[in-house]
Amino acid sequence: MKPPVKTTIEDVAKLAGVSIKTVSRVVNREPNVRESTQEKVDVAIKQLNYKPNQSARNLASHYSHFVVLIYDDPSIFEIPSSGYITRLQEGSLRACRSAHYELLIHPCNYRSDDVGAELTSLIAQVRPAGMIIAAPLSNMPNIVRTIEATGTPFVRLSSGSTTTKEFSIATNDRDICAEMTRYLASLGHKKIAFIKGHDSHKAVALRFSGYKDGLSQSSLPYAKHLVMSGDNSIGSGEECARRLLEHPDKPTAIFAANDDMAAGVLRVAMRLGIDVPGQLSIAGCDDISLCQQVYPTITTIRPPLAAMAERAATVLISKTRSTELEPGTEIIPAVLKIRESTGPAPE
Amino acid sequence: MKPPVKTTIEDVAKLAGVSIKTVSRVVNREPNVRESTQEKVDVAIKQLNYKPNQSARNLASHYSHFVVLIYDDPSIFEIPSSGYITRLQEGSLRACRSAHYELLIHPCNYRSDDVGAELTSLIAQVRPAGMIIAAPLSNMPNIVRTIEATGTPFVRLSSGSTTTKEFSIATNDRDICAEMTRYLASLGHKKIAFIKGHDSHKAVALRFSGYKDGLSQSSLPYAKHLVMSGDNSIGSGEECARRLLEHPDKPTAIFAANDDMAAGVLRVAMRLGIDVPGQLSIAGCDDISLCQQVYPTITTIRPPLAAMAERAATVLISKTRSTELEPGTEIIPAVLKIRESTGPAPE
DNA sequence: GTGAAAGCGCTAACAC
DNA sequence: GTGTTAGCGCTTTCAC
Repeated sequence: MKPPVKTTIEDVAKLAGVSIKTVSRVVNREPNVRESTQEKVDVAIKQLNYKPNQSARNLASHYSHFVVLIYDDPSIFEIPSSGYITRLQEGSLRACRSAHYELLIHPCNYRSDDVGAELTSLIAQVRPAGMIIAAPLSNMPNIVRTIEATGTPFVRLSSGSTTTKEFSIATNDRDICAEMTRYLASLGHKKIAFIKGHDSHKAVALRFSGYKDGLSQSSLPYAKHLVMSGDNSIGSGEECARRLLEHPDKPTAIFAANDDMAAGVLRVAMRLGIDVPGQLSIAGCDDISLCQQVYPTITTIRPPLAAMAERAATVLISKTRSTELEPGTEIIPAVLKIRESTGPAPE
Repeated sequence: MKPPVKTTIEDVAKLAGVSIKTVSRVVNREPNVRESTQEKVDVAIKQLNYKPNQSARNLASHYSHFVVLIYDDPSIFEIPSSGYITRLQEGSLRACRSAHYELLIHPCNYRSDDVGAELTSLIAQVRPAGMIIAAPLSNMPNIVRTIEATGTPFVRLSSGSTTTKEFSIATNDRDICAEMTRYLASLGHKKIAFIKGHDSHKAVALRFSGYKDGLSQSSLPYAKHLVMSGDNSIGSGEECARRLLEHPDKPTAIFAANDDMAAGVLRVAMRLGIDVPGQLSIAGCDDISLCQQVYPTITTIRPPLAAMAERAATVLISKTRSTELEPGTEIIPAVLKIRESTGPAPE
């Protein structure tokens, strides 16, 4: 591959009749450039269609215009339906685009022994301006520490609020689940069941807490037989639903810790000929695309994934070269998506 | 951001007692290095945990270790359900990972005036080792020409086979649709309807041709009243299904040009109380995740998106620095996914 | 405000 | 086989 003929900073300097350093100043919007000089240079840049070579820039400045988004690898294959990754990318890309940064995606398998080596290597080679760490990676100390040790600015994206020394962005998992529960209660439901998810994900515990918060805020008793444990899959949602609906004191509403399980509940209801939401209300969490594709459409909680990622990228980009990120957690609230699967409790 | 202390090629050279050029040779697996020297260097590299700085490498060699995947921007937002992008990324990442390349994703809006400028700028700044152009961008001459003009190696991914001067990877859209039609015919269906999609996508025409091929290969007549035109949406699928099923000579099988429309058909069938597949068989195309999430699961055609992208990335990576890509189209066949929505024709 | 010189860490071209 | 010497195109430092 031959090096395509490219215009360099020198060409611009020559045309504008200034030194390359001045061009560099203009390109980087540094202070101390007379306005008239600035204009001359800008004209030359436009005329030659000059684009600074990133590699040269990185090499000289020890800092690149790349933001890296890392996330758990298998998720992309196992639950392509969820759109989780897609939404994170959407937000990251939005921020990158407007700041003329590029996004590099790097799924990694945290179960593998050498994630650490892989990440250090990535960082050494690319020298990203910053890294966005998506959940569940963001909750793994070894991963976070590894990145921290390289000195690369990073932002953790996590579903629950977490108290740490780093800057992170979270959503109000617990509160919004309480809100969903209160919403169901407000529809007249007295027996609201909850299907817990797999313990591995931190959000799960928070969601269950939110459910309990919501019950007590609605002055509803917590009943053990109305709580089941699934494993986040549709199948487990079906299983739990079947057991809940067989119980003599069966619920009039089922709130599942994720949408896949909610979809499982819906499937069982359909098969048993139970009218949704007439006889049974169903709510989920995550707002996967399926929610809008099934009939009835599923009421759920939409986490602000794109917004979180966008904010993360924006922060990283703006903080580059300047001060460190202040510790703390920024919360971006999730929203209830009321759809067809929830309605007034049956008489 | 301070430059983290990094080990450079010089450190390695010093430790191994050789010149930096020799280290460079070892790192790049160039020939003409004595095995003993090689080992010495490898040991030093390992010991110092040396990682070559990509920026320096790029700058000196005019070529980077980045592969760029470009695709139509809105697709990521409008149809997150399809998993189209996700699958392309999955394949690209697989190839990149094994070759120690990184993947940069760059959705672009082809409707905007300055896609061209955007792409040239991207290329000038990043100097990708290669670019993978996903459909529908891959079918837009202005985009392809722009990239070609920069001299960047690229591979077009397209759904239909296309005769062009460049190297591209396609799938057998037409043939596989014929196969699906023959499959339906083999189940005893005599009246197989087809719902066409939106004309904008090239694949659409090919799929319709495949349907007609399949009919004639099965010695079935082509009937105009069994063909409807949708716009790729669920809604249009419902609309078309309703009209098809109201017709006095209604079909016993409906084959839709994409899964969204097939899902629409399924919805109408459910509402009308038509048993699927007992009274009506339904088939789609694309294998979006919804196909496995609805009941009954939908028979469809799965395009080998990940495989196509993986192959594209592999080709780009291997061809870097060497010969040009030979013109031609490589076909990776799609596969029929027979699921629950298709069955023997009713008596 | 502006410029000259010295690298950033690597590879290319050529010597030996 | 191996080393030497120039750069790649930019930023940094410091002088003016």
